[in-house]
Amino acid sequence: MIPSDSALLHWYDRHRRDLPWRARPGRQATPYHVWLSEIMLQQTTVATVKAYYARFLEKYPTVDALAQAPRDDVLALWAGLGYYTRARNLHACARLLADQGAFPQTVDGLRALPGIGDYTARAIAAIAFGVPVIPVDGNVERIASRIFAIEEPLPQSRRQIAQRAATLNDGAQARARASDFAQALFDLGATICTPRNPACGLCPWREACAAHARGIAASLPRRARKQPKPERFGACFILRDASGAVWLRRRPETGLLAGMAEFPGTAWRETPWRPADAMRDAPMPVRFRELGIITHVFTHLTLRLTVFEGRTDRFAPDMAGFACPADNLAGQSLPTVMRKCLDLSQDSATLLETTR
DNA sequence: GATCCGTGGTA
DNA sequence: TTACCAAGGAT
Repeated sequence: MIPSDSALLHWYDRHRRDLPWRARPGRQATPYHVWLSEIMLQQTTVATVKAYYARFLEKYPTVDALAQAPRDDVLALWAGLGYYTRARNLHACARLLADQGAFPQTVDGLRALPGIGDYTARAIAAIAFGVPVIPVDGNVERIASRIFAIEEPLPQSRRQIAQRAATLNDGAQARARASDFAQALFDLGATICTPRNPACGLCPWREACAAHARGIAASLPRRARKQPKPERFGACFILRDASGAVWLRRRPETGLLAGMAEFPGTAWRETPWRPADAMRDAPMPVRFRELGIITHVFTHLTLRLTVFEGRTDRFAPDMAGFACPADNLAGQSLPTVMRKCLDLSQDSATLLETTR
């Protein structure tokens, strides 16, 4: 049995999620809203994105407003959301779009823009412009792997899944309502065809689902075993002057946490640091107090940072980095791992809560 | 194709 | 607690 496009659309008309970046039923979404939300939603949950989306839209209501903003302001507003290359590409893309005057309306045109890959190009084309394509994200991969009972594990099965998924919108209804159809797939994946405990009893495609027929829906898609994350150790120093200002430095423009702010500290290595050794990398030779150890899990490594705190009357003139006034920490592009360090220091934690 | 790139929620 | 995973992209 072939999954019915009209059955899915009928379900969508009754159960669609109301999301800030979506148009009202029957209306066309604003391309800027679609683009901004799609970039934020890359590997990021709807619940997390909502607050950031609202802040961005308030500060940058249009593509032009975003294009004219300083890059560091955009990075600071993005801080905490992760995958910071997205913010840099978002800004670069806004400047291109401001020059071009409008969004490309084809998959290929969108695909050529920074930060927009195969998935996002299709998502914007379908949602904002009604192009009859299927954006294949994690939801669609899951749905397709179940509908067609594809048992080969990801990521090897990715190509096969994409090919089968592309047949889902063969119907006339799906092509006429390409925007709704794409979002219907997202909503189906988010609320019915979920990774764990799928609600097959409520699914509009239940009768067409090969995995459900075999009783293996919940076990799909299968995934190859993941490698264990390596562990890294480091130390960092929260140094304040008499005014309460904190010393920060900028990370390199490439690699992990590219271009973000951080507390000065040691390199991250495979073995723990003895405090006496770590202290040689302190920004100034003042007395530091150990606050504790924070653990932060990145995509591909687990980092354990020993956090030290110290005071000085005034910062030395030859230190690399910059002083951040005590009341401006929230305005910095501090990634979450550094905010965790800050949270060990009571004064700063209170300060952050009032501004963020 | 494999690896690198964040973070928060959940079972 | 560990492990998974969420509207992926760039190299």
